[in-house]
Amino acid sequence: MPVGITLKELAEKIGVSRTTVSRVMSGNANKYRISTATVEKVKRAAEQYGLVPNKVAQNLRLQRTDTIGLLIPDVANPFFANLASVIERELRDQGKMILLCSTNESTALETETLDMIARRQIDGLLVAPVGLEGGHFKSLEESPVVFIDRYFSDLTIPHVSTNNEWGAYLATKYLVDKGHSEIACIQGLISTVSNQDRITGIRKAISDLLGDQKVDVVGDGFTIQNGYYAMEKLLQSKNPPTAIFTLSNQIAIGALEAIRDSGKSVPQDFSLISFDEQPYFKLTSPPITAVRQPIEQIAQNAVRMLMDLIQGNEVSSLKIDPQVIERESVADINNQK
Amino acid sequence: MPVGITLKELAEKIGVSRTTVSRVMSGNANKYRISTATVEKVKRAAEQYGLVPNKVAQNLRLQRTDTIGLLIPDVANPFFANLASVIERELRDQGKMILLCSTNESTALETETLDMIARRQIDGLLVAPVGLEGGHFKSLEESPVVFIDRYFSDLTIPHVSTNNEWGAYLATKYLVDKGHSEIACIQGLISTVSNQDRITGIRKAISDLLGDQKVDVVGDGFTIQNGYYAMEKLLQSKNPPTAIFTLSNQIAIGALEAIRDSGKSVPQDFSLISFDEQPYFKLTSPPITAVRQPIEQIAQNAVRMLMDLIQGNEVSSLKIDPQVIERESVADINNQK
DNA sequence: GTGAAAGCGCTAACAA
DNA sequence: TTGTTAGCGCTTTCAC
Repeated sequence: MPVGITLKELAEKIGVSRTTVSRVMSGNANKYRISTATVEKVKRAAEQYGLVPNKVAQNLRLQRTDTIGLLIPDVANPFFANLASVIERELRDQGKMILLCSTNESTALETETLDMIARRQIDGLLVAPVGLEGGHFKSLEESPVVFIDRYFSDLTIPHVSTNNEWGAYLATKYLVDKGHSEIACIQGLISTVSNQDRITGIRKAISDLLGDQKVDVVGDGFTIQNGYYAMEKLLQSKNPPTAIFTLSNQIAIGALEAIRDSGKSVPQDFSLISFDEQPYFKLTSPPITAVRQPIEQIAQNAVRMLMDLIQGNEVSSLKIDPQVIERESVADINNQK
Repeated sequence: MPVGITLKELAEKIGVSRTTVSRVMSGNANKYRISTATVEKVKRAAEQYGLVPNKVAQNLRLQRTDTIGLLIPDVANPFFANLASVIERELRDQGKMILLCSTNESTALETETLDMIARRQIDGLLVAPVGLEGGHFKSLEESPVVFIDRYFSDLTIPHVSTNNEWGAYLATKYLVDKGHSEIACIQGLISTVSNQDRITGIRKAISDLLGDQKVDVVGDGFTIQNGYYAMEKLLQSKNPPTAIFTLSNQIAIGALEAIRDSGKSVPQDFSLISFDEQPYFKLTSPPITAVRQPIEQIAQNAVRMLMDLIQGNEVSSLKIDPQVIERESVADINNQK
């Protein structure tokens, strides 16, 4: 990239010290009572010669990079893409930039990335971690780090996420209220806290509302493929469920596709409810009833908390209640029995 | 973030010079014929004390940051999210990290961001620019910059994008082949090269295939909202079209929603074809016929080209032909006339 | 084989 | 009101 003139060079050109130029450029002219004439001279010259203060040098000197690391499992997943989008906007407002890393749901990659990113002296870290075991974050407990969407309860690092357990409870209750008792769940990545919390919520709801009924939990992955294959298996089972609960928007797509490919339909043959609502759920056939996650709030709070941590303040974790958006993918079978 | 021990400190601890530690840590032990014993000693100490070489200092010294800027209009748009996802993966393979910036389709923000990012001494830039006028990129013509998806033909900066004109031509031809001649187009952001190229393709196809027939082009924005409002207007027009061509996946969602809300349906009342295919197009009601953009190829080529530029090689621009994915949203009205 | 010293471009304590 | 100087942590030339 074009390396402009340096502070020092500019200072020499106009016959002042680099200190002065530095002070003017960093907006501290007033603080040091630089004369208006000098300020003007510097500014004009900076403009004329296209002075672009070197941030790398600043970073080294100030021990601060105004850069935040963002580690997410998969940028292409609409949920994380939306999260990243809001986070980017909020951080920009704070004058911070994002160093983006995708961990591809791999702890190995995550660990490696953590290392690469630490070398870069970022000011803070926002991460949706992989796995159930967060030992590799242990050394970051004293640093400005906020977990988003997922977390590790044995670490003191704060998190902000959807109240996954409650969301899953609500969705399950919704199904039960509509008369369903044979419920299958196509889960996301098993070794993920958000997934586990959702499963817990489902089990709790079933236990509260239907007694010792069992839930069939299948699949392993927040992907379209997993949704498809898991649903295919469900279709072949001897006692097929009347309702399917998919634990992400991607899984829902896959499951719906599998149902359709098998010649069955929703909600006639299967009812479907999904975690993680997306705009196009309105337009599928049928429109899908889903649990909407408070993405905007998660992102805003995460950034706020991170900024607080950077400033040395205490923050506490946050779980935000999601909402069931009712559409047409769940049949009411109360009166058919 | 945790600042580990520095090279210098470690060197003192084990009684060698920082030079030696530096040489070992950067894998140049062989090159400088450091003795095996010393190498071992350094490595062990580095491990023991958790030495994490400070990349900011390296950057300053080496005048290289191993960081690539990625400027896109909207991370939440699935098209750009997918692009970003592949780009991230490819760049990681090259040992580069991404500084992510969203320009929100604003030239002002873009210009500002360009400045912020230049300060940071990035090694190269990948950008999907906004607008029709690229004056603010003029100064980057000699730098490693590659435009993706969009470009400015009066600049020498290379680009890689879908062959938008051809894609639009194909889609229009598809409609005409199915008997449509009253075609309306809901466009994306008007002041965008990709949009313009698509419009050109449509006009060319119409002119080639239907003579001086006119196309109704409405809307302005690659958003769901624009799709909805533009479609609402189309629904109220005196001579409604028989087919709608939406220029992005987001617009398609909005348009489909508007049609549905009006009580009409696709493809009975309107045929629909869209640019920018997405997985869920398979599951909408009806499944949407669309032009699939070669996202993977765009991303891979963009990264390859950028790496070439960084190494000082010449590269040339690339337009990749897209493909029409046929589904069920376009009615064949040839025999109804 | 190893080390001393200079310097990347900036800021800030101290001096004037 | 401005300048001198030291130093952030690293790499590399040159010397031994």
